Amino acid sequence: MKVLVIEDEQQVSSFIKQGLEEQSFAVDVAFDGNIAERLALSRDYDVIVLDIVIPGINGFDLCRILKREKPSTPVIMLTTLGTTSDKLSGFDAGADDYLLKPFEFEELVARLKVLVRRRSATTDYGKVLRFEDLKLDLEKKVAHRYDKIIKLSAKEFTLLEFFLRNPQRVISRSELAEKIWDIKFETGTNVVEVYMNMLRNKIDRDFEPKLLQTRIGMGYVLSKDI
Amino acid sequence: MKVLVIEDEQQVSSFIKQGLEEQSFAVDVAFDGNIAERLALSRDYDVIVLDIVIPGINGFDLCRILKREKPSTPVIMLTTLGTTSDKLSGFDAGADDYLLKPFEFEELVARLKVLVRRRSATTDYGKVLRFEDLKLDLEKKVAHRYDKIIKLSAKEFTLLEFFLRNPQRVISRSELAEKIWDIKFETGTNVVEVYMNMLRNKIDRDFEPKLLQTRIGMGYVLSKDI
DNA sequence: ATGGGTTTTTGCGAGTTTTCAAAAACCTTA
DNA sequence: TAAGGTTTTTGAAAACTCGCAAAAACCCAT
Repeated sequence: MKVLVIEDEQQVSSFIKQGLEEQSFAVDVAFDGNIAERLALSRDYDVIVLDIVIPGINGFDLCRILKREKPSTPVIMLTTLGTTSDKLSGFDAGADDYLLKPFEFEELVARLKVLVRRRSATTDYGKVLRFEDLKLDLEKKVAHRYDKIIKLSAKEFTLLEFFLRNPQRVISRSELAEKIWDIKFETGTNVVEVYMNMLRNKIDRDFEPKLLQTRIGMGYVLSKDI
Repeated sequence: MKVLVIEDEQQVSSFIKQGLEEQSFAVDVAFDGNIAERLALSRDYDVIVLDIVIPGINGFDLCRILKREKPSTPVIMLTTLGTTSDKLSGFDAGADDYLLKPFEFEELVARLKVLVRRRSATTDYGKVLRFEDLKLDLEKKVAHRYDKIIKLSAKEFTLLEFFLRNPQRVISRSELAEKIWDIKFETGTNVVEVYMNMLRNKIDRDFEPKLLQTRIGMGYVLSKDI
């Protein structure tokens, strides 16, 4: 869960950052409006926490910009001003929620979660297969490992999907040849080996633990170790 | 815009009802939990205002029920209790916002509007589908990108609409052929490619980022990158 | 019927993916 | 540790997929 905190008061921002990280949010902090704008537009945050009073640009204006460029990223406004009219202009600028300083940290977290929950309810994640930290998104047709996006070719995808649907089971070359390549009888081919190699390069090469194991004389398994 | 107000204090409920009606909301009021439940489940409200302390059933429990039955109808909680932990249990029960009594009427209206706006941004309430800076006006039958108006032919329109209703999902040629052209079995045609090409010329050619991606061997996706 | 726009077909070049085949690396057992 | 069998890696050829332009067919309003 990625959060961008836009706040110039060191004390407040580090308080928030630390607290959110303990809740295992990934937090970026921006101290002024221009940096914030660049960050917000170049990356995809799940939610943005925005103080109204920041250097560089007015918080309301920044909010408007963010909402124009990324309407689906929720913004929660933060401020010391507290009259209703201030809240209203925050909402007018497109903010999704509003929090008055000083606030209780738990309330911030609760409101963040509501905003994120709301969004992910609509995005409605398609089917995803998992094994350890490896994920395969069947709709987007991409794999993830440690949040790194891994593109796969069609055959690689089919092969990996098969393994993810048969975790911990040793699968023989001939079964793979049959199920993935539709090779019904023994030809002299080594496609399976070649593709296992390509898959490993994408999925295991740069990561630990290795997930695709060889069982000599038997086949391959999707498994952590031995 | 239909609002259900669940509140047993006559004074408060009629204050809200009158105020909201002046803002041209259509307001129903329920004085106890059971009536509220029946009303809420039998009609479609745009937003529900729910007092925690009501006769008949606990407000938190009612909130949970409402959220289970109609998860997309936003609920805003109202209460005199004001500690953070109360707010948290409200959010846990699935509330989308929280307001402490006594509140300023303008703030209630502002928060209601935000909740409704948020929903209509996600539900295909209005007649506009969006993805990034691409918009498709279902009534005027035109697309926009960076405020440039793009005219589409009927087939192009249908095709783009399908993508906008399935963002981030890789869609195979055969699915497109079936859903858009009603081609049920494999003919040797390449209409899909040709139309993707035409769509791209209108929608992606002169803009960044490109939104229509090819996944060789799999299909096409409406997506920013990768 | 004519003409403008839309939809579909045709066909080929460009770029990727997939396969093949041979060499290198690796295991296992004697 | 040497030999034989397995597995991995590599590079290049073959097969395939996709993009694109242009032409043909179609549709509809005039």
